[in-house]
Amino acid sequence: MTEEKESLNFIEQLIADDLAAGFSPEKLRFRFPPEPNGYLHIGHAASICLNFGLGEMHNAPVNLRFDDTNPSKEEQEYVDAIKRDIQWLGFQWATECYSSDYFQQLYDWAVQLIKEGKAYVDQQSAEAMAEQKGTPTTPGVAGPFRDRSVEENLDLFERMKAGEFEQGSYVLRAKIDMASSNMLMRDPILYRIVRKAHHRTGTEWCIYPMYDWAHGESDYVEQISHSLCTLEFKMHRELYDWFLDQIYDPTKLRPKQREFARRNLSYTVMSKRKLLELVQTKTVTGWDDPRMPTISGLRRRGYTPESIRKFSDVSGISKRDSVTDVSLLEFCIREDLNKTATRVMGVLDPVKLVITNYPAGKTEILSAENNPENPNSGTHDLPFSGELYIEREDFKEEAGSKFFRLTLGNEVRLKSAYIIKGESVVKDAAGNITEIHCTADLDSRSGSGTEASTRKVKGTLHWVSIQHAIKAEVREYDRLFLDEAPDSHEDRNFMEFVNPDSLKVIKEAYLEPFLKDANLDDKFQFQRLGYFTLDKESSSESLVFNKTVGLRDSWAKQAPVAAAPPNQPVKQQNNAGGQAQGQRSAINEIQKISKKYTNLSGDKLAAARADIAKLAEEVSYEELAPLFNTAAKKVGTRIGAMITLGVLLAHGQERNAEIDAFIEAGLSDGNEELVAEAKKI
RNA sequence: UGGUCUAUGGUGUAACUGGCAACACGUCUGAUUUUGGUUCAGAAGAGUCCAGGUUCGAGCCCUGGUAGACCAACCA
Repeated sequence: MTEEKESLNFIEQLIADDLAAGFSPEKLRFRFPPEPNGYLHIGHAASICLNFGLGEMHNAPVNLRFDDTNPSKEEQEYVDAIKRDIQWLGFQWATECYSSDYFQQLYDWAVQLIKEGKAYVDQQSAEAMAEQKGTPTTPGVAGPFRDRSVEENLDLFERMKAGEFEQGSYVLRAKIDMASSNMLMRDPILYRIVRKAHHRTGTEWCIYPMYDWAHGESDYVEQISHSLCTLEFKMHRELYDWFLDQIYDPTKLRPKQREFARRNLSYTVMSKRKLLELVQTKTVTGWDDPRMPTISGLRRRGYTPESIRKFSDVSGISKRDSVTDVSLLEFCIREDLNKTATRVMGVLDPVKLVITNYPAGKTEILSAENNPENPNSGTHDLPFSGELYIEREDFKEEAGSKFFRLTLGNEVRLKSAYIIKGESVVKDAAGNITEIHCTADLDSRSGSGTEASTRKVKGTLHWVSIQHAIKAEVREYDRLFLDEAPDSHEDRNFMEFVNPDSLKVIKEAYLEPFLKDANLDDKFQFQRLGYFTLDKESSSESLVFNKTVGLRDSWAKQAPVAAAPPNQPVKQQNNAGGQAQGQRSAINEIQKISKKYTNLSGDKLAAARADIAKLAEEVSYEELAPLFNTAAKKVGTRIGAMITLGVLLAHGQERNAEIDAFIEAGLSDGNEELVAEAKKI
């Protein structure tokens, strides 16, 4: 077999290049560095899988380092949750580290910087310092304390550490370059005073290092070879390197920072701040609410570690901002659960079904397959009787030929049981169906081996026996937000897009008795409905199931009227008419539409032409003229230019040699559309 | 008005030194099916942001644009 070449992502490629250039493989070392100020989410999973995946790939250690340099936001609860989530995902870190372990070393290095005249104590207000910092387009200026003597700086810094000053009164700054084009290099702060107990060091320290000062140096202490972070830290790399330069010992390994794009998921938000807001406003019940994109939320919802790792794997790593559609995540969990979940039956919206020719009071125990995907999974007992519940949605008195379910006069199979035929209905005064009466083909029992048992009928329904069914609460979840990218709107707060119907609780669902003994981590497929798992609030007296995800449903797509979910999210219109992208110039929009012009026909062609003509109103001759030179093979663009030209001429644009030449060329072109447009002029 | 980065089907990623634009999801057919699930077979969908240039040949190299993201917390 030829070896399948797995393409490497750009980080893996970078490491391969380093190795090829002579970097010793045993020096490879990675780290995952969360701040313990919130729960891990699916975006962190990408980083976890990247770092630990690299570790597995190269047999290199991966540290878990808590970036705990800001006691005002961090808590032990989060440390514990983070550890639990990483382990649950199936990864094991080499060493559990804390930035706070390095506070003394960081302090000593800071003193060294002061002695070398590379750091100074500043006592201005934050506003004053911001003022001096300038803006991205204007350079900053030096503050009044920038040239304090080394002795004075040393004294002040020591007193900061000793707790002589109030929070916010003094900071230690690096002396770099107030005119740098990189704002971060304009004398960044190294230390500030925070009067709050730290979850590990208590009140031992009252000065705390800033991220930039702590992070690279911590990587250096741990001898991390490749320090991977998200794109927003790109600008910090220059500072990261500058700090390393100050303390670097050439006999040691020098860490490298590289950046990759954050992973966004559609219909949710992914920043700890926003997730925290959802928790604090009680929009959700907690960090592990099954609607949350947190690892703990997904776990409670029924996602498996395998599915999340698969998702990270299949999503890939790159450097461009993107929003991955949830359908990919859903694919990953369905793929996993299809192979492993035990098949059972449960009725969420029951209607009573009576089998009139089944002996009254009779009960039999049938056998149900645990998982058709796995022949070794065995069977379980399934009680049957003459009075059942079926899904209300599975019956219609009369329906078209595309409806495969129960109707009056039609046959369907009850899964793992008999073939039945609808005979009549009983209704209440309001006309609602209260009972469906039918007859069974008593020879057709599944697995009985009779000829009738293998008869083919069009539909199969799930059901439960009323006298044997157990009751349970079932929670169904819809997406938390109605907008694809709720936090991408400059003028609107993401909370405005919260889906008011994201949770649907069914207080009394009827399940087959087999489910009575379900355990917390068991995964089930309620046949024809979806995948379900026990919620942590469940008890043996009152069972609670969470719906993880529905089955793919091609019927719901065909019959949107009958089966549409309550919240059909409206996908944003893809700037069809060029209106959505207000920023894009008309001529650019015309080019975009024109490009595909030759692929269109009929109505679409006419619509495209109309769009171009409309946009052309806003185009000047100066903008259009360059397009006359468009390569001959790019017919679409030439047609678009021709249409635009027609509009311009109609508005009084005078003809000239350039225009005549373009029309001339158009008339003699091989493309009929182009010729037609040229003729119109 | 600055700096840095990014741009490939609807979505997410590939394409090694310039050589037939590939994979997965999604969508649509058809077959199989005691789950309208699964599985299997197939289809549609890209002129690689735009315009030039170099080259026998450009998604990739060069020039000039455009759009988006990030950067002025005593957050990370």
